[in-house]
Amino acid sequence: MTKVRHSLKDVARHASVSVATVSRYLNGNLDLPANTRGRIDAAVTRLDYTPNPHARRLSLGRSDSIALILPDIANPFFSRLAAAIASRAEESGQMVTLHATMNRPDREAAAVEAAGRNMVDGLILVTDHVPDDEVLRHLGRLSRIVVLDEGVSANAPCVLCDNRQGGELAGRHLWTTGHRRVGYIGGRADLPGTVARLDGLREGMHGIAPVSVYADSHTRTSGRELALRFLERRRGETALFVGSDELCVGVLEIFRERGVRVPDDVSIISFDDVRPLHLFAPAITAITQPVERLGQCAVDLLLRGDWTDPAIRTEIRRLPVHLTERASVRRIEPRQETIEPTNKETRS
Amino acid sequence: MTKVRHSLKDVARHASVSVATVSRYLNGNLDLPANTRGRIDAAVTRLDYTPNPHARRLSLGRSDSIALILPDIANPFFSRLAAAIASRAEESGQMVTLHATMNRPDREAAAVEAAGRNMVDGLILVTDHVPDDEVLRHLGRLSRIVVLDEGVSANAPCVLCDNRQGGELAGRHLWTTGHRRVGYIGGRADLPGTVARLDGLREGMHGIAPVSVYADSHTRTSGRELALRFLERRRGETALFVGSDELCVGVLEIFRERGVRVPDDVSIISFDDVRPLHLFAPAITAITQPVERLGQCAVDLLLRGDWTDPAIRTEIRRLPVHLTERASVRRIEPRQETIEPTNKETRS
DNA sequence: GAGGTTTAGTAAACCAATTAACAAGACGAA
DNA sequence: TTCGTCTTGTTAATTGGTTTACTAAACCTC
Repeated sequence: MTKVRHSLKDVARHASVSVATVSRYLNGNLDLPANTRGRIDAAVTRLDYTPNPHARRLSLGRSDSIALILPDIANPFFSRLAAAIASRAEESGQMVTLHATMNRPDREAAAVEAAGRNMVDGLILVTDHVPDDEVLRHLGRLSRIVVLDEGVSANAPCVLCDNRQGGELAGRHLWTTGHRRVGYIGGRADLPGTVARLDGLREGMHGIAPVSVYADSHTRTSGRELALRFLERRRGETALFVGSDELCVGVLEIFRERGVRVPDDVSIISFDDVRPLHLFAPAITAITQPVERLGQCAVDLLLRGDWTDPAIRTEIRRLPVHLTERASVRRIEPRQETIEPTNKETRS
Repeated sequence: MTKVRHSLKDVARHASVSVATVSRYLNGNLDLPANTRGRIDAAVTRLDYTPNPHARRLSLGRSDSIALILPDIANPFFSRLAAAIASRAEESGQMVTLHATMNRPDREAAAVEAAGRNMVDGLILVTDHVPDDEVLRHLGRLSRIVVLDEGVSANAPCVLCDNRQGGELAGRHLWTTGHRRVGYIGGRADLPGTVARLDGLREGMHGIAPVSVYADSHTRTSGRELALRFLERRRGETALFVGSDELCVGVLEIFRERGVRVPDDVSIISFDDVRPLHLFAPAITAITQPVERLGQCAVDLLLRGDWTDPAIRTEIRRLPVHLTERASVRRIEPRQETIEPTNKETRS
C-alpha cells in the first residue's frame, strides 16, 4: 500500500540529467530545451515525484507555514477567526498550525517558542491577556508577527476592531433608550481593548461612566461568576454592556437561573455577535465585529512583502464595527435621576 | 533582535566533543560521565540551543505533527472537536495542522495530499460526504488515519457517536409525547450516519418511518433551504428531527421569518447540542454528542502503537449519546391519524 | 579562425540533524 | 602478559533538497 517515495535523485537518473538540473528546472530558474524538459516531466509523472518538504524546508530555512496561537478554538469568536485565517493562508500556499493556549501563560510561551523553533514564516497571536516576559522573550526571536484582536504591545503590528467605537455605539444606544445607570462586564481590565470600550461607552453615555465594572477573561464560567457579583452588588443598573458573547452566555445563564428577566429587569448589549444571538430569548442586541475581515487582514499583513521597514511594527489596523439592534434593550423613561440632572436630549 | 541560531556543531565545539556525542546524549541514548555531561549542558544553555526541527524531521523521516482535515472550523461542532484534538495532541507532543475544506472535494483532496507529502504522523479526517476516488487515492499513501464523526469507508478506523441510538432516543421521545407524523432534516442521505439515525428514529417510533426526509450538507444555508421545502410540502408533520445544530439554526431562522411557532406549530429535536440551545427561544431539545470525548478518542487511537495489526483498520468506536430535554417538543394527543386534529392543549 | 557570448548542464558545498560502525584507553580476569 | 569487555567517545554516511561556481559546447561577429 505505502508506495515508495522517490527522490530528486531518482528523477535525475530517469531523465539522465543531474539533480541540480532537475531542481532548478522544477523551481523555475532554469530554461531547458524541449527535449530535456520532456524527459524530466516524464520522469516526474512516472515516478509520481513530489519534493520532500522536510528537506526543502531545511534547505530553504523556512517552513511555508504560519502558526496560529489563540486562547480557545472552541470559542466561536476564535474559531471564526481561525476559519478566515485558514482560508486566506491556504490561498497563499501556507499551512496553518494550531495552538490553543487555554489562556495559560505557560502554554502561550510554549506555543510561541515552538513557533520560533519551527521557523514559521509568520505568527498570528491572539490573546486574552497582556503577555508576560517569557512570551515576549520568545516573540523577540520571530521576525513576522501579527497581534490580532487585542492590541497588546509586542513590537508587532495589530489588527483589531474599533473597540472605542463599539463602546460608543453601545453607550449611545443605551442613552437614547433612556438608560442612565449601566454596568460593564468584560475582559481583563488591563487590556487596551477594555479601556477603549469603557472610554467609548462613557462618551456614548454623554460622559456618564458605568456604575460598575466587572472584568475577567472571556469565558462562560467568568460570565457566570461576574453575573453573580453584578446581581449581589447591584446599585440600580438598568443595563449591562457585556464584552463578549462568551461572557454573555454565562450572564444569561445566571439571569435565567435567578429569574432575572431580560430586558424587563436588565437590558443587555453583547459584543462580538458570533453566537446565534438572534435566536436567543430574547434576541440579544450586540456590537457586531467584522470577524472574517479581521482574520483576512491579519494574514494579508503577515504575508506582505516589506517587513524590513520598521514602521510596520507599529502599524495598527482598526476595523469598524456596527450595532445590531434586537430585543434585549428596553426603552425606559429616565426619571428623577439621583446622580444625573435633567437629561432629555436625544442624540441621533 | 533576531538572534543567531546555533547548531549542534556549535554546541559540540563549545563542549569540546563531537556532534555525534552531543546528539546521542541529548536524545538519551548515550550515558556520559558527569564531566562531559556538564560541559554539554553548559554549552546548550549558554548558546540557547534548540535543535532545528526541519533537520530533525528530515533525518528521522517523520514530522511530529498530525493533520486535521474538517469541513469548516467556524462550525462549533467541528471547532469543539478541534479543541479536544489540539489539546490531546499537544499532550503527546504533536503539532496540529489545520485544513478546512469547506466541503469542497477538490480542497479535501488537496489537504489529504498535502498531509501525505508532509509525512504527517497521523491524519484525522472529518468529512460531511462520501470521499471521492481522488481523496481515497491520496489517503492510500498515508499509514495512520482516523475517520472521525462520519463512518465513511476509507480503510481506516472510525470514531463516531452512536447515531442509531441518537435516532432512537429522539424517536422514543417524540412517540411518548404523542407525535406520530415526523419529518427529518439532516446531512447527506448516502452517509451511514444519516441511515443509522433514520433507522433508529423509526425504531424509536415503533416502526413508523418519517413522513418526509430532507437531506443536504450540515450548513446553516442548507438548513434554511430544507426548512423552506419542508414548509412547502408539509404533510401533517407535527415534529421535526434535525440532524445538526447548524441545520437547526437555519431551520429556526426560516420558521421565525415565516411565523411558524416552535413548539406550537412544529416540535423540534436537534442533534449535537453544541450551540447554546438552552438559551434559544424556545430552548431546543437535543441529542447531546460527547464531542470532547470523540476528539480525544480519535487522537488516542491515532497515536496508539500497534498500527501494524491490520485489524485496527476496521475498528469502530461508537460513543453513546443522550437526550437533553428542553422546551421545543410539545406534548400532543395522538387522535385520529389524519393531518391536523384539534389542538388546544398548551404546555408550560 | 580568434574572440566573445549564450546555452545547457554538472560538481560539490550546504542546510542540521541522526546513527551505524568503529576505535582508543581503562580495567579486570585468567 | 594477554585477552576480553566496558567506557567514552569519534568518523563518516545518510536524509533530500537548493544553489553557487564552474565547464563544455554551440553560436555569432569580425
